[in-house]
Amino acid sequence: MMKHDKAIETLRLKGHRLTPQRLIVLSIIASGDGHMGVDEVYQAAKKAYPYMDIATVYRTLHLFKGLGVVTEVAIGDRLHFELTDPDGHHHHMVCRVCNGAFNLSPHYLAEFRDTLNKEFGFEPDLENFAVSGVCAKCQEAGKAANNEKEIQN
Amino acid sequence: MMKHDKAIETLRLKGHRLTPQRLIVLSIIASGDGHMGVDEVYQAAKKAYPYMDIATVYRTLHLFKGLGVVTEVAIGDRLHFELTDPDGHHHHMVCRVCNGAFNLSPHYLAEFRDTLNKEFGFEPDLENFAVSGVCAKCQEAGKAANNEKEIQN
DNA sequence: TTGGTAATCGCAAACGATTGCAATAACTTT
DNA sequence: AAAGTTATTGCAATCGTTTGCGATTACCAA
Repeated sequence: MMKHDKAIETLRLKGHRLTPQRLIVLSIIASGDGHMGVDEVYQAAKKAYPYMDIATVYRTLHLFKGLGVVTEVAIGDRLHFELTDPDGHHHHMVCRVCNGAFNLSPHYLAEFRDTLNKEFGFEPDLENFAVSGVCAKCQEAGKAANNEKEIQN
Repeated sequence: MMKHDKAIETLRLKGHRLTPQRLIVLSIIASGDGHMGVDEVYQAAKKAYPYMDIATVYRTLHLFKGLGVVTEVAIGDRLHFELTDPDGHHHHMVCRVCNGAFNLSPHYLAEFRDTLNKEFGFEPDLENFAVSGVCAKCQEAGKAANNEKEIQN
């Protein structure tokens, strides 16, 4: 059984049509490993189906997102998508310097969610959660660059 | 002393020019209370200075952001800006239903930052931090709407 | 005060993303 | 199997935001 069969079933159950465009986008996301940029999906889809339009890719990805089939991750102001992790959600830390994305276990966010719930009655969207920041490696590189600067001055 | 005098001083010290456009944008942000949408700033600025261009508004706001003078908040996929809170940063909870933005004290994020630092060496950008979610009021309204639906069915 | 020069501007084009609309095609019903 | 219905598509226009570029202007030095 292909890993996206249940996604197709979800589409049918909710009364959405099984168009070739949707099946292609789904198979591309499913075959790619990890999150993919929209244009990455679009280029691959156009190879399989030359009439494919970028608007259709966006609409399809948003539909899938609404159905919980894919998860949206914002990486460096661009949207990326991946198959929703069936073994529980994971989140992302995205490095603002190198745009690298690292998984973050939901465990680290559970406490935060509880606090917001209790204190403010606010229910945060932590399914599609990405924290921007600077990863360990780029922090090192940054320090090195600063040292060079100081030497030059 | 106007509350943005120190911002002007910051500009001069860092070697940036004091153009009328920058002073206007600054005074608009300073006189508005709370975060403002970019177009809101642009419209107000154009009244005071008809040649004002939207690109200049964006460039100015980004410059101010880099200097720590203003803080950027993403509200419902649009950028908003506010004077940086001198009494310590605050963060935002943004309701995905009503687009309302609520302040969030840094206290609630400190623990989260510490954990990410210790576990992964990742330094998150929590200055410009906004959590998307659903506020208490909209959760209530949502429940009411669902009940109506059930009655109709 | 005047000129030199580099930062900044306004304009226009481009970016990634979204939307309106008429044409198409997936599904339902017969 | 054929026709009807309605979701979905491709296209083009538009959105909010960013960027390249030649013209302008704030600032510094003479």
